[in-house]
Amino acid sequence: MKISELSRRTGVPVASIKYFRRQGLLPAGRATAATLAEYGEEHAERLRLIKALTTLGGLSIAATRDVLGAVDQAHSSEGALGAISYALPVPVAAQPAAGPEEEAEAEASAGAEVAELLAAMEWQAPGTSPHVKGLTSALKELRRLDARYAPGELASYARLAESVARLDLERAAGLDDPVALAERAVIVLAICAPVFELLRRLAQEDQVRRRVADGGGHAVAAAGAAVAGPAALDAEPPPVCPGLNRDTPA
Amino acid sequence: MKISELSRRTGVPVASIKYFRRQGLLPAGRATAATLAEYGEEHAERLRLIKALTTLGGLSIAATRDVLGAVDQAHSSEGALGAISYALPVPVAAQPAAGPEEEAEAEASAGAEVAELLAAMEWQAPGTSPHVKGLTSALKELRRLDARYAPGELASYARLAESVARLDLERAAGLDDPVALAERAVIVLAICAPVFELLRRLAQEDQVRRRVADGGGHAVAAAGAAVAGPAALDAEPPPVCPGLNRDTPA
DNA sequence: CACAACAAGATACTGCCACTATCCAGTAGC
DNA sequence: GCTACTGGATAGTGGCAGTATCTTGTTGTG
Repeated sequence: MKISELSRRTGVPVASIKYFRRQGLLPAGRATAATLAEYGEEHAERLRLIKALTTLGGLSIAATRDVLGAVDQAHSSEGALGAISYALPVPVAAQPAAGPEEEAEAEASAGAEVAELLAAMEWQAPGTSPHVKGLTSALKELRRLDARYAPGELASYARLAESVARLDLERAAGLDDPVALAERAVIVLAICAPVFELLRRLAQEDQVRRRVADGGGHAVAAAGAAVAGPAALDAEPPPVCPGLNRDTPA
Repeated sequence: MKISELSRRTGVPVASIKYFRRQGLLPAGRATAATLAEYGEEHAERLRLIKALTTLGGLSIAATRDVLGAVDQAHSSEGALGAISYALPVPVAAQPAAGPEEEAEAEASAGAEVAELLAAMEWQAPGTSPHVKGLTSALKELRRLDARYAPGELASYARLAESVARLDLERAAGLDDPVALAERAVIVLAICAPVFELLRRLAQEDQVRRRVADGGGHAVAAAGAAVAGPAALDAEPPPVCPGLNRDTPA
């Protein structure tokens, strides 16, 4: 098919398709002449994946390129899941430290906390893993915010995460074609993570609602009350920090 | 303290502090003269929270403003948790539909799937909840990608999400001051979500590693091999889509 | 009291990113 | 031959998150 039809079938503008091609996200069509190329179903498929990664997964073009590159490795090399997992961006960035010496101290103790967790869970992961690094800096930041996990809390979360991961792996099982597996893995990793986050929020919402219904008095119940009553919807409009003007006046 | 000291103590440039103030994220200091204002510890605290939300939580300035606005509601109104939860951005965007009629069909069946899940879990949530809407559009998108959840799979995830939410709520318990509770809630919701995601990835990494160690042959094991061997680190450099030139040549 | 150093606020500018529009040949098909 | 359309290159747009500059006013030290 020609680019205009590819555009029509996927809903992606022609200019964007060209852009993705330039960025290395989409292979070029099979050229039939100097100014004509033929696109196939695999291009439409790829475009859907690109849109899913960027909009649902929230990935940047560069991250999407890395992830798709890892998917393409599955064609040739034997390993892809690991590369994909490593290519997906970790939602934690390092912070500039306030002071150098307390920074080193925080780094060390957060690192120890992570190592302890890995040992307790019997998880094997190299210290070079971006997930280990990300977890370390996240714990460091929580420490700075004075909201660190209580002893054992992190392990409780880790046990649940392990169950989730088991489900994830089961979803990927049964696929023998490495390419299909790689694409499935991308979807599971990049898109189902937001889904789980939504489930978590829904569950929170439900539980807050229940505590409110049980009767007030408790701080959590009181603080969550807005979600239960009709105020929940009214609460949206005026979220502006009081007493402050803004660049963009409504 | 003056703005320069606030900057020094938090590591945030003066210009950025002014910018946050303009954007309504940070209250103005107490003015002592026409060109002089006094900042307090609460400003430093707020700046830390802002940086945590934007960098770790990945929130935009606008989203941060909404969330902080919800936090500030906790001072006056009784309800905050719900407003905060609703103010946090949902990591799912609606997609432009390919065709109008199949779009409506997908919307309806995804909506039914969500309703069914809510009923099965006995979760109470209004159809207007952004989480319900987000979940619906995420399922719709998965359907488009031909990667929908198998029957019961989503419920399995939901049960785990419920356990996670229970832990979340426990973490918030014990705080009676509504302001402290609101700030804790923001941290739990916005920052601990990435932490859980990291734990999940770590658990996946570990399990893939184990399956590889068990012996190859299985597709998941083979596809994950890269993560176990020394190739895991070598696999990072060449993630470029093959045969493609890019705007930004290395 | 003069004067350097700094503060506050307003405004303008910068760099990055994800597109989007324009332009230029070169077919395709009537 | 003529028009509609194509692929490719290049330049432009709009939003976002800061950053820099400018003006005016204040402090506090010699």
